Amino acid sequence: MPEFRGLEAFYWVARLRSFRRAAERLHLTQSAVSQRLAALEARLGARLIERGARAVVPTPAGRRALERAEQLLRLRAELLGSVAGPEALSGTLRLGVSETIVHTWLARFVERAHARFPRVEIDIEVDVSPRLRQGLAAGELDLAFLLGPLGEPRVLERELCRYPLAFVRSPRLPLAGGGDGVGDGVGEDGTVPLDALLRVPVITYPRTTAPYAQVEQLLRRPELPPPRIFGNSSLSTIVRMTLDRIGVSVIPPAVIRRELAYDHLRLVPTALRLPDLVFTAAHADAPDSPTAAALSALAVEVAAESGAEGGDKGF
Amino acid sequence: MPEFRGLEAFYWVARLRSFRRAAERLHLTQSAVSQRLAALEARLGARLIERGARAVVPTPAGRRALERAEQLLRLRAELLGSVAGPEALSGTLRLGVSETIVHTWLARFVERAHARFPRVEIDIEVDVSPRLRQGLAAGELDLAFLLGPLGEPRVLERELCRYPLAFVRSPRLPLAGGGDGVGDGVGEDGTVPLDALLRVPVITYPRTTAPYAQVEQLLRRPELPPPRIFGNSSLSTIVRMTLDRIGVSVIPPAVIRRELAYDHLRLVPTALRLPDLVFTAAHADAPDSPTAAALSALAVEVAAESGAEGGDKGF
DNA sequence: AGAGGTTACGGGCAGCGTAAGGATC
DNA sequence: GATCCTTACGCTGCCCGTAACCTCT
Repeated sequence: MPEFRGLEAFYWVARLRSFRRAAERLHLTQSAVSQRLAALEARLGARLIERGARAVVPTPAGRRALERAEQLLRLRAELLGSVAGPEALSGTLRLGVSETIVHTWLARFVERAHARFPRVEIDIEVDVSPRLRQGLAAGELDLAFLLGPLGEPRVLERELCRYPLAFVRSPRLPLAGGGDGVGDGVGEDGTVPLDALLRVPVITYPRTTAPYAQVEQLLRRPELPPPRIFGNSSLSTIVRMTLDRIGVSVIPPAVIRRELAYDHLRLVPTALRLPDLVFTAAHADAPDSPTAAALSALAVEVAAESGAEGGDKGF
Repeated sequence: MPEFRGLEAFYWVARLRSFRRAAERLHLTQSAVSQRLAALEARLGARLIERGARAVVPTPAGRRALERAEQLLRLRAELLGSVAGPEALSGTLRLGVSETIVHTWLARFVERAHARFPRVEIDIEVDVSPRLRQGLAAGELDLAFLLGPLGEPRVLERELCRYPLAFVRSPRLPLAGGGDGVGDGVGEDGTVPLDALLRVPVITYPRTTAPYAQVEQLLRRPELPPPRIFGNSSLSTIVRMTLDRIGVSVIPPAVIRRELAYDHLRLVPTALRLPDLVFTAAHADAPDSPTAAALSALAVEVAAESGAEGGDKGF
């Protein structure tokens, strides 16, 4: 009688259409996956996966089996969820995190996760959201906290937190406005006008991301000189550059609470508005892996708590 | 993550309310079942079975888990059935057989079973139907061919064959009738009357079985002397005793085709009618064990083939 | 040549059976 | 004392990883 091992291998090979990726997903070597599947096929006396050049695809029998296999894995996860304590979740979870989250509540999340699920190891990979999205799709990540929403099929998403974006500058960076000599570029209404912001570089998230596009759209006006936007994939570097007065940055105030408190950085008052950054926890809607679902739920909790203190500061 | 091993152990312990019986069902030692369940509980971090004195019963968590476990086992069996070849069925099946079947088509069945399911071993236990029924209920037998129908819940039954019962005698056993000296006790209408049959012992199935009761009910008349009925649990012995002219026997002609052909035994023409013996294949409606279901279906085939030659001989 | 799957081989450990150890009637 | 489950222990065999091999582009 077949055991779950073989079914898991079969399911992921069939779904990812690759032994190699299935092996990564299962934290195994390619060889082990091959052996598991071979053993399953031997037991069933039927070939389930057609291995051709450029084609790893289920046979007709494999397609029939795939439905059942998915149900089986899902049912096992349900059983685990319905009767098991948090101790039951074990293994390694590959978590992809947007750097913004690193600077806000990731540490608290890791701490809480370890406390509640002591048998789960977390491998953290920090990257920009588009790459996290790819990793998720390729099955190289089990869970990701990234800029959402993705709106993809086969992916379960939960909203984590919303961060307003703000213009930030060093107190020692002068913003020469069109008006008098207040020295801060502040106009009559107490806000910094657009043309003052266009005189300095704007530092923000890298070119591949949504915020970059939004910033560009906001600042580029036909009648005004084009903005100079520095995209940077490292949030720490953006902060460093802002402290060094390279320019004004567009980031969520939540990530620089300390610098704001010590007045190393200040929010630039402006009428310009950018959409909030919405972060979501996303994981593949996999029939197994209750771990990803559980940690996703935990992340929602942690983000809500942290959001209360860090979310709507400023303005 | 739990494997099927543990779920199987849990399911059968919960259902049979006994580690010992679950072990028998799974062809394991009691110790192994205990270990499997302990491992499962450890993985889940929850106790599933309450081991009390005189009470092996699922905990609340166990009850929740039991539904899923049953679904899982059933689904696995379905998967096996939907994609696997006959080679896939393997293991040992404990088959209980009524002796009547032994004398008709059991040999053919075993042969066919071995040919179609080469990896299935069959342990045959011959006994009377009531005891087979017990064995089935206790989980000591996986499949039984017995006098049906049982009409029990949790048991799947298929009709196999119907055998008419007949009175049988040795040609050398005189049946003195009430009439003249034909010497065979045959009356004017060519049948042997009841009172002639009551002068000799009647040999048939043992006291605990349905046919015995039916024979007794048929022969016992207030106005006539009570019948002498010899119940015997060995069909071979019944035949032997009939050949030895101990009396007339009531058995299906199908089991003595050879003796009838050689005129070692003859059917007694009589107006008395007994209900047919209906044999069924019965197996527990277990969520696992597709083997029992497959062999049950095979038995229906074999019985149908054999029934054509042996079923409606006589009269 | 290199990417991807299979096969060969050795080692670690899961899980089995035997047997001894409670617990409860 | 008998029955039933648990625990201890040694051993077998499964299954994984390493590495060599095969095949196709």
